[in-house]
Amino acid sequence: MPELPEVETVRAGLSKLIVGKTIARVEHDTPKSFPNASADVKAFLVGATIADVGRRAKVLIIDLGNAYSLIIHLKMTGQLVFQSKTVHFGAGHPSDSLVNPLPDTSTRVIVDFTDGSKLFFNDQRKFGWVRLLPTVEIPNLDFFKKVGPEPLSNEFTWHVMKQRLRRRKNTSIKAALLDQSVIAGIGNIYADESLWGAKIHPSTLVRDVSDAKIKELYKSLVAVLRLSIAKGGSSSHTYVDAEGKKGSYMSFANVFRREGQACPRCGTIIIKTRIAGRGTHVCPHCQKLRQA
DNA sequence: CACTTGACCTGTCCGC
DNA sequence: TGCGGACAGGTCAAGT
Repeated sequence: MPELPEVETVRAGLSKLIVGKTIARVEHDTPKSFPNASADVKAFLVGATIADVGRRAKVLIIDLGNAYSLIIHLKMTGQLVFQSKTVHFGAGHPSDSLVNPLPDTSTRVIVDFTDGSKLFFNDQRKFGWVRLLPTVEIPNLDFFKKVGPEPLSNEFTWHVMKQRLRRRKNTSIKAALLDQSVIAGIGNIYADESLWGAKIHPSTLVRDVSDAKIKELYKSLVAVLRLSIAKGGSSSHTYVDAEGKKGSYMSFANVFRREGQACPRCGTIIIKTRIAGRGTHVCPHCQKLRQA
């Protein structure tokens, strides 16, 4: 699913598309996708005007301007797609391929706005969710209490990254990067990409990664996240932005899903293995297990 | 406590 | 073409 760059791309898109719109109606299918969507809760939604669309880690926060917020986690296959009232093209229209008809079988929640536009929360695997909460309670959620710093914030220096990573000792650097309580927003793609950039093998124990290597990893991570946001994130078949469009970062990826291809740096064939319970992509020449 | 593994779901792809 | 199993960009609970 979407990691920080993808969620940030969705946030930026939604911010332009739905801020100022007023909710007319909310529907949902499975309770799992909207666990606290009682009639009472929905009453806080109808009539609310979207004030802001924010993000923390991989979580979207839609501020309803009435002291309540919708918080949304896309998990692996979630999408938030906005459609204006006038989207319907005839058969064979050149834009047809960009606009999938919604709702479809993966649609879990539909928000209707008073101007006829709609926001669809789609999620094939039903891991994702939408919840309504008083805005002041958001920081009290367990996840937000534990989550680490935003890697693109000014406060996130390489010293901060070093301190956070050093909290974990006997685990692999990849597992530490994926741990949201260490640093927020990193997932499988950007863990692999940033480790390749810093020439660190993902299995290396954190205690065996030198400070100098952590500094390289910091630079690599920040660069990769910024590049991906600039490209609209990466896309699998399930990821799209708020307008239903795919991102282009994957064509800039160096190792992720490039097993069997040549490493862009040294030409060695990239391999795929399993580390920290996740599919992991490595250049066996650039990323040696025992390094200073 | 630190760390790893399995479960949550559905769809797709790959080998027999 | 059908079927079984592994796997998919995340996170928790339960296990060692």
